[in-house]
Amino acid sequence: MKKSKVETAKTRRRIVKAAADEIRRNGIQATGLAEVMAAAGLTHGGFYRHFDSKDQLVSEACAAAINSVIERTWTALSKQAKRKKGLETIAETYLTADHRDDESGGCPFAALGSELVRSDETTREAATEGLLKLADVIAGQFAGMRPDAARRRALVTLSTMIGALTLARMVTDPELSTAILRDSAKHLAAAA
Amino acid sequence: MKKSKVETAKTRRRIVKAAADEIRRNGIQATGLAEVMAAAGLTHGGFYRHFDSKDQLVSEACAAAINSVIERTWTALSKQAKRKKGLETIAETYLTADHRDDESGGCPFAALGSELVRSDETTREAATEGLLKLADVIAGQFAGMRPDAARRRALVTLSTMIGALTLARMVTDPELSTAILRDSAKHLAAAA
DNA sequence: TGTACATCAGTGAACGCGCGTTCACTGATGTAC
DNA sequence: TGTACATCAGTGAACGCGCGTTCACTGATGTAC
Repeated sequence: MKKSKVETAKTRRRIVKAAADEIRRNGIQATGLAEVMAAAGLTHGGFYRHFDSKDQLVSEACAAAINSVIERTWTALSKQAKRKKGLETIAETYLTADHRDDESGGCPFAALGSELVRSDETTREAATEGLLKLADVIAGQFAGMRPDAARRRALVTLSTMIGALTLARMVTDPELSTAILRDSAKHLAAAA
Repeated sequence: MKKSKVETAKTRRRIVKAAADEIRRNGIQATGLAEVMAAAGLTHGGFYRHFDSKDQLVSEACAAAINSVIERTWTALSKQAKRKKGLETIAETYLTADHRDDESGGCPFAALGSELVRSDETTREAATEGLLKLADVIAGQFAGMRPDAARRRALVTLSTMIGALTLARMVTDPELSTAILRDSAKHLAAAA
């Protein structure tokens, strides 16, 4: 059953992708390795041919999820209407019902926030690095600000977006949920 | 070993308080009932004399934790310097290193955010109710705004505070962590 | 280029372990008379 | 008020179950000659 190196690398990426989806859907602790492997079309026994531990997989999955959020942010910016400001586009893309209801594909900081706080050092480092990369993308939209001021402002903006998306998902009242998204997006757009 | 009604009620409250502390420290899933009962000075076998399930305890512990955050907010407001605005006091009290480093006593929305999203209906309802109560306290500080506008604004403010505290705890770089707290507090105070 | 052998990705069963929950038991409290 | 009995808070052992991890095995691939 040995596979070629290319095939093995593909399988590994498939596992990381499946893990990124499953942990965003169910949370880190509630996601089992057997579940991830099944989602990747494998049985759980082969897991340790690719990773040393669940923690290692989680840190890679987390990094992958952040990268895909960053890519999606770039895509949204590249498609934006001429009149719009970048920050408006970002906030309105992030704070949508679609993003809120995307259980497996959205922002991992919102999906996993309080679990990441208690994750191991490697995962938290991956999260920190990813957060700064995402902050830099947003900082680039604060034209005319000094770079360090723009980054600080971007981190505050990210706090609002991540907090709002988390609360919008937590709340049981659908109207309250959409209100949190809408009002936060408006607030961020107005401040731009 | 039967206890008096008063004693039983005291014990029950002690378990809820212990649970509120433990789940904020370790997260909901990672907190075991045996651990909670031990923290309350009991053995785990007696748990089901007081609660139907872990879920029931979690929802009560969550509600209790939110109430204590609301009380602490009132206390901070009552002690504030005359010159300060209420929102400034709230933001600066919430976004401190002390609150960030308080593993068992702080805001449950920040400590449990992404786990609350996946909690059962009863817990999410308790969280929703608590969020609105907390929002009303903050809304009261937006003097001269129409009540519904103040509440909307309060929810955006809460999003920023909860998001910032979560990120400050997640990040591995201590300077970045304090920067997130400081800049978010400044931003909220300036907007007041 | 062909062949013999080592490698190792993937399978499926098994392992400990900790968890939520249950249960028989104890003995102090509440209640009926 | 006193007494006999039912109640039930709390204990400690046990239960199933699912999890992360390990392992013997298979057989296709890579490599040495």
